[in-house]
Amino acid sequence: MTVTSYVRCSNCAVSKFCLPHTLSSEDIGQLEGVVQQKRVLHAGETLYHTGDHFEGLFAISSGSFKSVVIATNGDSQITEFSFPGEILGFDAYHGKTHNSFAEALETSSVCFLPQAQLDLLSQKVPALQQQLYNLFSAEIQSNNEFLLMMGKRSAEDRLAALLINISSRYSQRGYSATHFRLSMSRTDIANYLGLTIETVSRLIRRFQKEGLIEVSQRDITIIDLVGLSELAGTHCTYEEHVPDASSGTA
Amino acid sequence: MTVTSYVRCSNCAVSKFCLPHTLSSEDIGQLEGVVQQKRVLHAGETLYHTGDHFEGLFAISSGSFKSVVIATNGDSQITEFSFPGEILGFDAYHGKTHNSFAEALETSSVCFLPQAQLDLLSQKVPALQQQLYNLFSAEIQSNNEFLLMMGKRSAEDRLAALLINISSRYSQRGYSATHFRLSMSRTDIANYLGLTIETVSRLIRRFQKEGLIEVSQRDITIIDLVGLSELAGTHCTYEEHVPDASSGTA
DNA sequence: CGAATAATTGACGGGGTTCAACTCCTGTGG
DNA sequence: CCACAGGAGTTGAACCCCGTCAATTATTCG
Repeated sequence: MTVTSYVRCSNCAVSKFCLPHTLSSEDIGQLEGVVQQKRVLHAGETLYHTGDHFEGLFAISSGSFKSVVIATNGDSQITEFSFPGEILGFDAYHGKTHNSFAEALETSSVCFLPQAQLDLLSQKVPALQQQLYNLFSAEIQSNNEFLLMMGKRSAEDRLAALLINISSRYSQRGYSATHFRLSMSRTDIANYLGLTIETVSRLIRRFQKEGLIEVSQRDITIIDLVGLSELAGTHCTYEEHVPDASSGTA
Repeated sequence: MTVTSYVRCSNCAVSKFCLPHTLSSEDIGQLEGVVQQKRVLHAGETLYHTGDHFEGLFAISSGSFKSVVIATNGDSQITEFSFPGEILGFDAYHGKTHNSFAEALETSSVCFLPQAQLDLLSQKVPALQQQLYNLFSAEIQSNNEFLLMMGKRSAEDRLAALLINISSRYSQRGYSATHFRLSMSRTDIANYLGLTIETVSRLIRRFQKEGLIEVSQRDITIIDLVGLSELAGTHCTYEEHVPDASSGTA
């Protein structure tokens, strides 16, 4: 676990998805005084465990994570996959104890935002308080949309929606929307979507047969972005232009 | 729609579930200056619609609500049922537009908390800022637990968990934990749990046959609280003592 | 290379949906 | 008071998506 003491939000590639997004450069300067360290985790290492005392939030600067809640009977549910610029730990602000754990899916690095100092600073800087409210709120909103998926959509729809969601998040961060490497296992995908590995495996196969995607292990190439989006039923937000619908399937 | 201009949080029966909970009486005094009006809605009336501009939060002072998100293909998902003391509108803080709608399930009243004034006050009063963070966070946490249910538990478990959840919330508010009247229809319950009406109806019947509950229309009497809790798999939080397990089913 | 884990594929069964008919409430108007 | 309409809820029968169980293949790692 490597520690670097200096953090410069102003230089960070993903600051526009992160806390600094709506802040002035002056405010960012103050925030940089609060962000204490950058930590590197390797695949499988956990950022915090269930039951850990809540000390502050983590901002992902590279890599990806899964957040997992565990039921009293032992079974677990991945509640979200997180990418650079996104914040981990919001669910623990209340209660002061983490009720989920966060695990790195690949080599990843995070910035640590101590709660006490963050609270103090957000008391002084309205824009920061606002941005914290915004991020909290966005988390609730995306959670609601996910609930809709889990409650109403078929296995096929859910997998399509996940692929489109990941694609769009990579795209927003400047990577290809149509070719990427999944950082999570089939098991993780199945757990997240409330399905079994077998079902996920069969669906991936079917998507290939139908010419929607090309798959080699965890490498995904989306062939028919429009077709997949229609299955997903979500209007994804891509940075660049949305491909025209002329080649869309029925 | 009736409007009363004076709101006294200090006298409110549900303040301990609401924003004032952790505030000093002095801070509550300031909060009362922000809470502008009390509105009464009848069953079926909506507090806000999808797409409405976000103006502020609503605190439920009596009655109950459902929050509903709508997919682009038209189908909808109830994301939560809300009771007195709970806050509505958190999901819209980000984006400034409601992406869900809230509908009264029975005659209900709400207090309105204008965002602009709430932001200003929370900037001055640390305890209020903290409490807002807490409520945001609690919302995310309960959302995560609900996701676990939707992803991993059977129809039977989900219905049991809902009944236990409602029972415990009534109990916390000083009502009977074992006898209450559901304010939501079977259709609402089914939608919330990601099931069909028929399944819910059959399960209710089965619970009756098994001696877990007694049902007459929307009147519920829980006969075997322990047995139902075991099905639900959740450790519910009751105000008073938890009934001893000696009469529990296997 | 061999063990262990991850992923695929097939056969089968069941929990829950779908479709359909029926009953029960509730309100309304003659 | 009753008739009637209409929504809400119940019940039954058939189907099917997806989970379960099991065997096989691929991949990673010591």
